[in-house]
Amino acid sequence: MADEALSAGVVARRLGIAVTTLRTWHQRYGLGPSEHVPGRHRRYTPADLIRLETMRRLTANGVAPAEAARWAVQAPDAALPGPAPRTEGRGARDGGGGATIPVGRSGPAARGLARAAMRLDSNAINEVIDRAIRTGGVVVTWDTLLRPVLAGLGERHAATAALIEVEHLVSRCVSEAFAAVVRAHAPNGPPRILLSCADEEQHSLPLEALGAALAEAGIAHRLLGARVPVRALLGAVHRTGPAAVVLWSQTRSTADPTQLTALLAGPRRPLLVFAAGPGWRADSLPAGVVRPANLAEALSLAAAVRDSLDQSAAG
Amino acid sequence: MADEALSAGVVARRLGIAVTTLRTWHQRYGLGPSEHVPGRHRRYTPADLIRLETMRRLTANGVAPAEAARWAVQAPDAALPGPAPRTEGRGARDGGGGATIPVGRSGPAARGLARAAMRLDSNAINEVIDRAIRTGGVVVTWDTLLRPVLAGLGERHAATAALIEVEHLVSRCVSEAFAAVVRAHAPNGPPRILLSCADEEQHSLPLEALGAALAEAGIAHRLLGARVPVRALLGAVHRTGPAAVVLWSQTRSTADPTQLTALLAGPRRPLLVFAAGPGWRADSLPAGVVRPANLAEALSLAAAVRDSLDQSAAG
DNA sequence: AATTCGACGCATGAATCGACGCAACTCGTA
DNA sequence: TACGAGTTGCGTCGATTCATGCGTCGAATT
Repeated sequence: MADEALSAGVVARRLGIAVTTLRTWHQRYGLGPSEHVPGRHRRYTPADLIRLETMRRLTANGVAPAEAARWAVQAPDAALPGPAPRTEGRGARDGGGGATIPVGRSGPAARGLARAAMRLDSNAINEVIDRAIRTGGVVVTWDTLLRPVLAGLGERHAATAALIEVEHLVSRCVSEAFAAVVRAHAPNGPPRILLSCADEEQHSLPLEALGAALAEAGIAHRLLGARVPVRALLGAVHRTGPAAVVLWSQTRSTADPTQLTALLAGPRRPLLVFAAGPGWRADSLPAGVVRPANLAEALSLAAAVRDSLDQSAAG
Repeated sequence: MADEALSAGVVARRLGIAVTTLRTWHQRYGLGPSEHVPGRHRRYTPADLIRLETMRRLTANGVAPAEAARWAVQAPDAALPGPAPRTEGRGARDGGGGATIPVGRSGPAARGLARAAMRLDSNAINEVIDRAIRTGGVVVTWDTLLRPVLAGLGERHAATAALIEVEHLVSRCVSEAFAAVVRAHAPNGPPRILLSCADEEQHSLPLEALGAALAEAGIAHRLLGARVPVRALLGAVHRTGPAAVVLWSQTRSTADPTQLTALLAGPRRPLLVFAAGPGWRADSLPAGVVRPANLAEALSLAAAVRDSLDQSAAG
């Protein structure tokens, strides 16, 4: 019983791919059981499994399947290539197939992330995200990796009414990755920036990205969750007295300018109010509200707030 | 002491299978009398009988014989999908009830956590939670610290329609803490346990607690998020073929037994299906569903699943 | 004398095989 | 911007291979 003879189905399930894909990999790339008589069932040895795991890991990191297979065949235990798989000018075609997530030309990492997500492989997802954040930082990772994948996922999900579980899993992984960033970077000083979703707004990931970026920049913040009613927001502002408030609205339906007005009119009025997110309409914003265009801009604006506070606090 | 040595024929008749099948099970799966000299007659002890009964029950429920045998050999007395799930001692717990559970006498840590939550001080919240998990483990922390606080918070929030932001913040912190636990403990082996919320169910924190506890015990798992439609759940099961599925339902309205039935009837039927959470009603569960009473029980059951199936080579 | 043993073989249903094709994605080119 | 070419994962179909429960047979056990 020590000689495990794993069947195709078992292996496929373990890798999170379809049985047919296993067969395809075998006949297209030669990536199959070391001993296999045509017509007979395939029996995967542990060594074969390792090879397949390598294949999985490489594709999860954005390597084109054909290349990954070539690699896996001759160097089963190979680690990942260089620090950042910068693919530029390479002619290696890499398309997607089957039920995938469209990521466009967002780089190999996005493709790998999409692939790992389709397999519900949270470990691979975490690995990709962590690596990206470690090498490129939060802002770049958000703009070039996470947002494209999440957008593609949402689009596909809206169209197909499927992949909901994939979307949730990825969201959770992203959220966790950002949380890890916040935890890793020690928060110095009291949080003077409050991040909050608009009322009824349930997408909090962009705010979490901003939070992680702030933490990365050494700026402490406070992040309320999704669906924050106006009353709760005002209460939080009143009790914590933040210098700046960022209010996120993903869709137009949650972008009620009244919330912003209430913020500006309430007691302990924050120095600065940001209306972030694509939901807000520029022409309907009350005066005194800043509308950052993207994550980087929001980050720099927030940093400016922090700096100005430091100066004023010097007295 | 009444160590009845049952003969093969008697055992076969009692189990309702052929004598030859008994012999086959012995030589094919090693599922036979603990002591047996080749050529001599087999004598089955009560312990052996229990093992065989397990085997029969599992196969009767559609589990593949080879896997069932593996389970029966090393986890003979584990709780199993029985025809009449009469395991129920009345609601000794249930977090979604109506009992008044303010933080009350849940220990000083709970009080401190509640205070930090009121201040929206995520750093302090994290600190308290992390310390608790580090000293007492996930299960204890959940039962004695987090659940009381969350329950009290939810109750007050339901009554006052306020403190929503506090609840969200605490939830996020708890979620992050669990995620950190999962990340810290390296996942060994492929995840064979799938955790998922029932359709429409939006409380995923208890499942995350289970996931963290599993990770703490070195058991890999896969956690889908909240609000998983039945179709998505079935798709995930089909694609990943988990050994066990835990379906969480917090309130009665989300506890549709149809979901469980679909799980058991679908292709790639999981070996074990758990109906977890206070939403489920014991008398409405389909046969073959296990209903763990609390986090600790769910953990031990899941651990049993892992043990019975884990003999794979480490990657 | 009644069972049981070990070995062999058979019938059947599940799993897999090989081949084919589809759909979706990316990229180069017009 | 649109369109064709190349990739790739996976669903489907008829045939085949495997796994599994059990019957049969001569010899041994109880």
